[in-house]
Amino acid sequence: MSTEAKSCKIKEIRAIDLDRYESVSKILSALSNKTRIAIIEAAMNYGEVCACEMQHALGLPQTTITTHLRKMYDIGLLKQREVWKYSYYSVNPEYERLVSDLLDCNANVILPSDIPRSKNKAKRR
Amino acid sequence: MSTEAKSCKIKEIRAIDLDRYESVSKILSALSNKTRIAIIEAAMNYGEVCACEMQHALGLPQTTITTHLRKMYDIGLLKQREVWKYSYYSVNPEYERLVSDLLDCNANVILPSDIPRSKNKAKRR
DNA sequence: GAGTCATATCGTAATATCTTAATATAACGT
DNA sequence: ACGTTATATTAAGATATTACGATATGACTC
Repeated sequence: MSTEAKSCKIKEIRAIDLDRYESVSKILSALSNKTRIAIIEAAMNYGEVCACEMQHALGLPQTTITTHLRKMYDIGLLKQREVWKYSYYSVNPEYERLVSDLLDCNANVILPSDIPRSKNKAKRR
Repeated sequence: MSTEAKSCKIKEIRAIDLDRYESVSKILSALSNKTRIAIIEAAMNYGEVCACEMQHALGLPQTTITTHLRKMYDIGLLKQREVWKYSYYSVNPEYERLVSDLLDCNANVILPSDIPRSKNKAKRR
């Protein structure tokens, strides 16, 4: 009937190199875990956190906490300061802004998890 | 020798409820994948993207693209507009700001992947 | 009605991540 | 020297995610 909307703008979008997103995806992976978000928020709020503190605050075994801290340290999200037998971790300055932006939107985020979102074109057989 | 730095501020950090971070972690999970970041960036740049366009731009099979689109749609990150046989996806307005903030930091992010970061206190046996 | 196109769902194999016990280490107090 | 404390590493099972072939649908064209 109409001449418009009969085709998508196929190939108008030029080839995208996925490797461009390697680093962001790594950072976001590190941040896509409840426990790690909790740790990183505490690190932001308190300036730095000690591994043993997070153990108490989160009620998780020591190895679990250390593993998460290590993961964030490995990709450079956290930096480490060792004093006596304690290990203090803080958010690496270069990521402070990103992290704080992310945490800010925590309150705003409302997941439409209850809203049924299945308008299947292809019905199951 | 010194009286300072002999203890961490144990238990000063009060108990943290991990469920608080359920929604953010879901959003971040949806964003922690190269392909999905590529799709969402294209959706931001072009206003909306058609599934078949992303297929061409990314050079990935149709099912792969659809699966990723569906995932982002399911958690509410993308909204869908169906015209004829085409399916256009765009970033849900409520997430536009967050997404654009995240994409902004893509350029800035430099992963210290090459820097050796193993200062193991506990050496392997 | 057969063929095509864009899209969606299912099933599954490969891969990655999470959690945690077992274990190790370094530094301290006794 | 032994016990304790804080932390780190390794290993392994459980669980989740990813990529994608096979397949189905709906709407068009011929």
